[in-house]
Amino acid sequence: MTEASSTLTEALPESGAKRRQIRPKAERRQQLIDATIRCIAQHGLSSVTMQMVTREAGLSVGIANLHFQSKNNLLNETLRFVAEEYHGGQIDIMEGAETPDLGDRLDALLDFQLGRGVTQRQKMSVWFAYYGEAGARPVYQKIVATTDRLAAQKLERLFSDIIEQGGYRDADARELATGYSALIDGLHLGLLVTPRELTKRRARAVARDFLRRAFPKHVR
Amino acid sequence: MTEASSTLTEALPESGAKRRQIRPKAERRQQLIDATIRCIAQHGLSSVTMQMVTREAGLSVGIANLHFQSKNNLLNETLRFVAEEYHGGQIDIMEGAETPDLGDRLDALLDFQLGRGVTQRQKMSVWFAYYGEAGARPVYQKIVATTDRLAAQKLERLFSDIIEQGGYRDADARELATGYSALIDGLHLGLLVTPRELTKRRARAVARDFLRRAFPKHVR
DNA sequence: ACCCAGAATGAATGAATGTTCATTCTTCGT
DNA sequence: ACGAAGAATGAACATTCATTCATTCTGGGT
Repeated sequence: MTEASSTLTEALPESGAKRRQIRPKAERRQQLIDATIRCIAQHGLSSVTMQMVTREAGLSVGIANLHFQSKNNLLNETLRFVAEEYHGGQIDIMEGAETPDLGDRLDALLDFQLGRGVTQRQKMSVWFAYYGEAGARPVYQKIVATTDRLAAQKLERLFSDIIEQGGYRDADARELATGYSALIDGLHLGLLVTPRELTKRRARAVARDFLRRAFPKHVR
Repeated sequence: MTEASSTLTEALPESGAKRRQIRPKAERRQQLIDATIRCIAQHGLSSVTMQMVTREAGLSVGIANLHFQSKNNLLNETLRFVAEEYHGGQIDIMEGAETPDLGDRLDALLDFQLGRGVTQRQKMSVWFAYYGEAGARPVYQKIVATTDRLAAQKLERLFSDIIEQGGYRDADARELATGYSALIDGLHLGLLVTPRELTKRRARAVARDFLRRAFPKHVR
């Protein structure tokens, strides 16, 4: 409970106790970002208010402006956190020193992208909430673009290695990487908007099918 | 200029003239929906205000509430319009009585989904603006789900016909349809958020590549 | 030519929200 | 034990926005 990492499950009623606590800046920042993620997932980006976020975090409104200066800044930092977490996770897997077999690495990547539990759904909500506004807000585009480009390069490199290893004909790494990324994004969207139609299980199968058609020797 | 269909390019300064005009209800509604689309594309869903929309439409604020009762309702109807236009267009092509060759029909579908000019970009913005909020607003899910399901069925049917005609092995129409839809959504997202990285040309190539791998005899 | 149903207007209203800051409280070094 | 640095609080303020409605205006029917 004292760790600074994101738990996304707190906001307990604090059992009546209201004793004011002083904590380091980094911890409060993370606490507020986590609360923001929960609020966006539950109420939608456009409905999020500072009162809502700080109540969710179990803190006062003043503290948010103390650590983030403004609501806009808090939202920007929240997006940055989610983007880095998601892309960072992918990159770790793709570099994957601990997984020498390239097929296994694809599996691990797919697991990361379409696996996980409820938490993942919250992150997805945040992801697309910002995407929805990105067309009108260059700031968001910039925040995502940085990490996004790096992840895209790593994926292209992984595909490139696989193509070479498998001796696949008619396979362009760049094109396939773009397609696979888009497919994953689209599946996330489906899981979010029409969870009834698209189960996580089926989303996995679809993504795996894409990989199987491209790299039949590596994906079963 | 008198047609009721969406132009999305009006909002002229009206050349100084401010004469009040009385027009039928349906026309005003469309005028306001078009203005809403432009506003969402330019400023983002969360920044749209009634003043903004009505100014863009060259009308007064009262008129919006007269025809739509509330801002929420206006936003709902705008989503419904965009959803029906997009899905309707797809469905028309897929039923495609005037295009007997199934390969050509695939081409036409792809052209519709990734073609068009600036207008299309505005629609995309709107599309994802709502998707971003859909996780928190069942209303949006419901509006989209209706037309979405129908389009999905038609696509599955088209793929099914193609599979039969081509005698493709290891091809599941349902799975491929889900994958193709997700891919297109993901490409739209890429075009919207990182237009620098993903050109429309490349998006087309990626989508075509997907179809070519699935239906090599039909797509060149 | 005239009238009136109802379309259109926009100033006024009240509710909601981001931000500020005077004040209170906690902790840590001495 | 004590005091100061600064973390935390939340009532107050200013602004923005959706909604209302008294009033004005338009155009078709008689």
